[in-house]
Amino acid sequence: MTEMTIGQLARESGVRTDTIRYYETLKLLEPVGRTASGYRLYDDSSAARVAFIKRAKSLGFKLSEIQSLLEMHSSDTGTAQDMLDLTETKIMEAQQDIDDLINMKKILEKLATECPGGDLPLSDCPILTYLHKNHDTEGD
Amino acid sequence: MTEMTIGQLARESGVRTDTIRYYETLKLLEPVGRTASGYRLYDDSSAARVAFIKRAKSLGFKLSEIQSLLEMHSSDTGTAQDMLDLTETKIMEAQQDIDDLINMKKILEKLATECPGGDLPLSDCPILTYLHKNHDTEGD
DNA sequence: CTTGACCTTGGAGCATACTCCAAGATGTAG
DNA sequence: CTACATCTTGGAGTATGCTCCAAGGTCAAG
Repeated sequence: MTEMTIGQLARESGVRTDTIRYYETLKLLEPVGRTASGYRLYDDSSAARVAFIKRAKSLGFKLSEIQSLLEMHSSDTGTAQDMLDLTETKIMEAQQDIDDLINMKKILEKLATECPGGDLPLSDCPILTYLHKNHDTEGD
Repeated sequence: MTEMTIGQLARESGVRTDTIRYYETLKLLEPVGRTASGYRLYDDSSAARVAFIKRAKSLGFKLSEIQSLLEMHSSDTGTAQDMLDLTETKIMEAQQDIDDLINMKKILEKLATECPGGDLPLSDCPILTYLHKNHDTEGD
């Protein structure tokens, strides 16, 4: 059973039919054909393609980037170096995001340890105080 | 000079006038008044409010959450415990995001070390191979 | 032939946080 | 008076990735 309709592909791939059609509008995935009545037809390569997209997404690639990956791959343009460059850019972006989040989390944790909690009024919570502080008013 | 127009507040706060009007639609910030001709008027408390929003945003709070914070603060509903709970939720969310990113980055790094780079064809890059792998086809 | 599951298209809606635009009123400097 | 900057409103557009809907055609079972 190589040929399948969009619903079957969706079930097999763990995505929705809407998502598959959406990917089609982004040129990520084309049906391998159509039935006489116009139903889209897919095959195992389509399922592999959806799996590719899901995996790339889990690595943090955007759909637009995945489109480039797929194009690079199918048209055989680009070298291993190109792929390596893309990957290293992703790594750096991830690191930046991680750093930002860690920073954010540190501040939140510090504030949390300073907050007494309980039934005390909000004014006893340093978090709101922190948010109200004038610490980026220039020339201070 | 306590009173200012939207443009002055924007310059002072480092945001755009559009952003200030947008915050107004979200009930994050109201002008303290209007001129006879309808111009919005703000004062130092407005600037403090924008600063509050910017700081909360930098801690990862969404605008909708900031709206709750501001409401809680102004109506004096809620306790220090409420704020602490919100903060701890944020901390956990941040940690989850960090974990996800670290995971992602690890895989990318592993793939990057295995990619030879250079002028070699894409087929020599394990990254695309990884993306094409069948490792989540069921029953394997 | 009817029912129900599945398919088609095109377009709208959601969540997030803006950003830009048009048309027109207002304010200020010379 | 003439520029020019700034203000007003309402609505559309951007980016991201879907998700849902309506109206209608198709297909298999009984």
